[in-house]
Amino acid sequence: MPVTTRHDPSHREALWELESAFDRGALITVFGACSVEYRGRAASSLGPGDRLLILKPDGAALVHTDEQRTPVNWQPPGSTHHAAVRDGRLRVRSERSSPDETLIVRFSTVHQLSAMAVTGGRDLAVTGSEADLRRRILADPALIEPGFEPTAIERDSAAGPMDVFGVDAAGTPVVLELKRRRVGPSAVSQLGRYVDAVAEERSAAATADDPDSDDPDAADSGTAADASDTDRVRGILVAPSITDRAAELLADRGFEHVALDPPAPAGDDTGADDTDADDADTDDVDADDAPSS
Amino acid sequence: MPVTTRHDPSHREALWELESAFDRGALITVFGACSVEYRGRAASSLGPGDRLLILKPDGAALVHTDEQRTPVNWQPPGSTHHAAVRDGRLRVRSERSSPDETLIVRFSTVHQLSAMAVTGGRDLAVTGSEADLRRRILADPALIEPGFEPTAIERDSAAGPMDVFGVDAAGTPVVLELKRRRVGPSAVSQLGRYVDAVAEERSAAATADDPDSDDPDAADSGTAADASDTDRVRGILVAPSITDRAAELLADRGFEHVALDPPAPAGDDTGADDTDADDADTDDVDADDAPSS
DNA sequence: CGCTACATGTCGTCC
DNA sequence: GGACGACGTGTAGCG
Repeated sequence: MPVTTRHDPSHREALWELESAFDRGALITVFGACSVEYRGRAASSLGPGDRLLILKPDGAALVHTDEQRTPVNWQPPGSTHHAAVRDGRLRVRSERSSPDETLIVRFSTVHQLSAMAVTGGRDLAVTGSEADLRRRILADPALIEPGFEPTAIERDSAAGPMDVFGVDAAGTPVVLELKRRRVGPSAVSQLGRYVDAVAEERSAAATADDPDSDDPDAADSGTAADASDTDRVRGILVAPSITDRAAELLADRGFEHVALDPPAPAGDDTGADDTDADDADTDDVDADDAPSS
Repeated sequence: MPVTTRHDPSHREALWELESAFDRGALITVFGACSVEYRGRAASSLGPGDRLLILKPDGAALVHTDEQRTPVNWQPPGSTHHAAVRDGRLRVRSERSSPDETLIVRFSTVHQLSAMAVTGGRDLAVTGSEADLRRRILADPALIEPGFEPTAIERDSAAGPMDVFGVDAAGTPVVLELKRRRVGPSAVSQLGRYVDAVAEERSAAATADDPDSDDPDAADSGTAADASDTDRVRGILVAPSITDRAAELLADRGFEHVALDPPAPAGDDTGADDTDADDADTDDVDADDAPSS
C-alpha cells in the first residue's frame, strides 16, 4: 500500500502512526492546527494556524502555509525527527547539530496524517545551466571573439577558481566569468577579483624573473595607470545581458561584456501543443485555476 | 471540513476533485506515480516515480521526492494551474508569464489526492537578521569603535545603498557593510563598491570646490597611493567572522573587520528543556526517527 | 567539515 | 516591471 492515511486521529493515534512511518522510511504529511518555534542560526515564532508539515526520511522537515514557494519554517536534511505528546498536544521536534538547530511544531489538532512510500528516480536532468554555457563556449571559442583560446577551466587563483581562463589572439591572458542570466554589479566584482589575482600572479612572476629588479616593492614601477601591456589581463563577463550599473562598473575596470545565452534546450517536450494528441479521447476534460492574486 | 481526501481515484474523479479544490482555494496535495517536465528559465525532465505534488491557491506548485528540502521541480506563486485528462493520464500543468515558464506533471496513477482548507496566520517573527544587527549597532555605535557615529542608514551611492554610513572620531567617513553570518570574498567586494563610490563622490566634490583645479582629470593628482587623508574613506565589514581569503582581500583594500553577532534572541522558547514540563502526564510517549544518512 | 560559487534560487523593497 | 541585496538561503564540488 503506497499510502496510509488517518483523519482526525487522536494525538496518541497520530504518534503511533508517526512512529511506524519513521520506521518504514515513509514520506509523512501532517495537516493540522499548530504553532511553530525555531531556534538555531536565527530564531522564529509562528502563531497558531492550519499548516502542512512534511517530514522526509532523509531528515528534512517543511512547514507550509497556503502561500509561497518557500516553507514558512523548515529543517534541512540530516535532521532527526522526534514525536511526542506533551500537554495535550502532538509535538514534532526536528533537531540537527552543526549548526545546532531545533524546529518544534506543536499540533493542537491533527486533521490528517499520511505516510507515503516513495519510490522511483529523483535525478533531474536540467539544461540551461552555467555548465552548459561553458560547454557551449569550449565547443566554439570564437563565440567569445575570433582567436580566443581557452586554456583551463576552473583554474585556481588566489581569489578562487575562474570559470574559464585563456588567451586572446595577441597572447594576452583572458579571464571569463560566466553567468546563465542577466547580471548585476556583483558579477563584475567577481570577475574583478579573478583578474586582479591573475595580474598579481604575473606581476610577482615578472619581478622574480626580472634581473634588473632587486626590490619586490618595485614591481609597481611607474604610475598606477601604466600597467604595461605584458602585465595586462583582460576580463570578459559572459552573460545574456547586464544591468546599467554593472555596465558602468565594467567600463570602470576596463572589462568587456559578451552577450551569450546558455544553449537552448533541445526539443520542446512540454507538450504545450496538445492539438497533436491522438484523440478519439473525447472524454478529455479540463479544470483551471486562476491564482488568487 | 478542513480536509477532503480521495484514495486511488480514477483520473476523472481526481480531475473533478481538483476542479472543486481550485474553486475553493484549497491547498492541494497529489501523491502518485508521475513524470515531470519543466521549461522556462531553464529546462528539465524527471522520469517516472512516486512524488508528492503540492498546489497552493496562490499559484505556487511544488514537486517533492523523498529527499531534500528543495523541491525537485516547482513553479513560483502567481502561476496558473490547469488539470486535464490526456492519453489516459492526469495532467497538471502550471504556467506563468514573465518569465514564460511551464511545469507539467503527468500522473499515470494517483494514490491520494487531498484538498485542505488552510487558515490562520502566516506571519513569521524572525530574530537574528541583518536588520537586528543594524539595530544593535545603532543602539551602541561604540561596538564598532569608540567615537564612531552613524549618520545614515541605507544611504544611497552610485553603487547602491549602504547598510550604515557614518564618521569616525577623526571625522573620516566610514562605510559599514553588515552581515549576519560568516562572510567570504563577495562581502569584501560589496563593501569595496560602496567605498569606491563614496570616494568618487568626494573626489568629484573636492574638484568642483577646489579653485586651484581647472582640470577635472587632475582630481587624481599625485600618485595613486597618495590618496590624501581628506579623500580617505574607511570601509568596515561587520560580521561574526570572516574567511581567510576574505581577510586577505580586506587587507589588500585597507579595510577592517569588526567581529559582531546579531543580537541573541530573547528567551529560549523551544521547550528543549522538557524536564520542567508539568507532568502527571504519564501518558506521554515518544517516537524517534534517525535520518537514513 | 570549511570554503567557494551556482541556483529555474525565492523574496522583499525601492524606484 | 526591473534592479538590487538579504536569506535560518539550499546544494554541489573540492580540499
